[in-house]
Amino acid sequence: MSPLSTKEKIKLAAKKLISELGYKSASVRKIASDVGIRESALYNHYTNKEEIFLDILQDIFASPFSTSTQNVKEDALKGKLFLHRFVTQYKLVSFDKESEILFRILLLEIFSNKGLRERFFEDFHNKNIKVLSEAFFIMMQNNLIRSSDPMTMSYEFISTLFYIRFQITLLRFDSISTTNLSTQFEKHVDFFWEGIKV
Amino acid sequence: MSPLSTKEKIKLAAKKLISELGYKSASVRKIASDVGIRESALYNHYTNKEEIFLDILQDIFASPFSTSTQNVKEDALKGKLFLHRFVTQYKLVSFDKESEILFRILLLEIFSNKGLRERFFEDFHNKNIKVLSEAFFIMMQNNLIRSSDPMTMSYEFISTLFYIRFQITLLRFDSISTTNLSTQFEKHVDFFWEGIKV
DNA sequence: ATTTTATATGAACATTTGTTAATATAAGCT
DNA sequence: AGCTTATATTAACAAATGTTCATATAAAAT
Repeated sequence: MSPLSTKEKIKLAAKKLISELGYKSASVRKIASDVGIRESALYNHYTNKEEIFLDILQDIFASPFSTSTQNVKEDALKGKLFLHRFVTQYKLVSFDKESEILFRILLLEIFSNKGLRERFFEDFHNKNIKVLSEAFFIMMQNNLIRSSDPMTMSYEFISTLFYIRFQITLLRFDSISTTNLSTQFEKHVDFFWEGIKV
Repeated sequence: MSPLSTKEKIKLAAKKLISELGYKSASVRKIASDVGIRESALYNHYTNKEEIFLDILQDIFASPFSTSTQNVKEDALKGKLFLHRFVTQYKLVSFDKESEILFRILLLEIFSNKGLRERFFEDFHNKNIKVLSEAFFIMMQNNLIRSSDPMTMSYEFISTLFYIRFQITLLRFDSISTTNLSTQFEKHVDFFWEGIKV
């Protein structure tokens, strides 16, 4: 691992501070101090505070899901296994330290930033709904699951994932154990599958 | 309706501003200005800014669910109707203007306030899980639904409600129509019931 | 009517904030 | 070597913040 450039250090420190205090309270001085430089030196790397935030925003939506959305058509035929894989991917992201910080920033700033709201619906919701709907549709065609509206089914499926992730994010912020919630992911797949399998 | 006292006006203005800007950005001056007084006058009613916030916090957890948690033992026997009633109550709160504002404050400040986090788990999660678990348990005993872990079932049930409410809160912040999400509540009951009914 | 009490104002305060300017220092290039 | 460029520091700024104090004003109590 190559040593971080000052700009990268700034971004890293800003991420951490914003995820703990929010954008407004994560002052330029605190960020610079964490990096080990003065506030003024920071302006050699970013033109202003907002630009640091915009840089961080890009990371939030740098999808770690890209690989899992490939062969839906084939994988969907595997029924429950498909759901299991999808959830495993979701779980992995939920427990990833970096993703956790970015998710917290998303939650913290979602009401202060319209673009954030729009991208939440697009990247966190619609994208998942699309993949899942396609999979559920195929499962229905192949009589693996009961017939129902694929969109509704997808909505039901991801809502629980979001809720678990939300709770994980809260608990980890207080360093509270999340082992219960970890198993909740598997319970979700089991319970859900029992309810839709034919 | 009796005219509001200055203290009540301050609380009201603070609620609105905090729910839109967050605690940090909702300055004492903005609050006072909205009320129509100077900042200094505000301190005749509250000793400091935090006290206003603490006053508002109490409203967040002034449960509007208290009535619905009464005759669970009887109502649970009605099966799907029980769930429908539960969701109707939840839906009512989700679309209530005052509750919407308070819920937004909860989401905005949940990472800045440990007490808020704890009470979220207690009032928004555990309390619901408890009522639902009891109901599902009774439904299982009476063979209305398939046998499963009542806690898991409850978790699955409320997670979707939370997700819908979260999305409603986001959309209404931008004055975007929520009719789709309104029907999502009913779809949830229908879909869920199909998956658990025996 | 006079005194007391509650609530308003205006001005000021000490901090904290984002940002900039002048200047020093160290690294890279010719 | 000297010159250029990148990046650091110190100092200062204007604006915004929470809060306080002396004082005015209007309502309530005697």
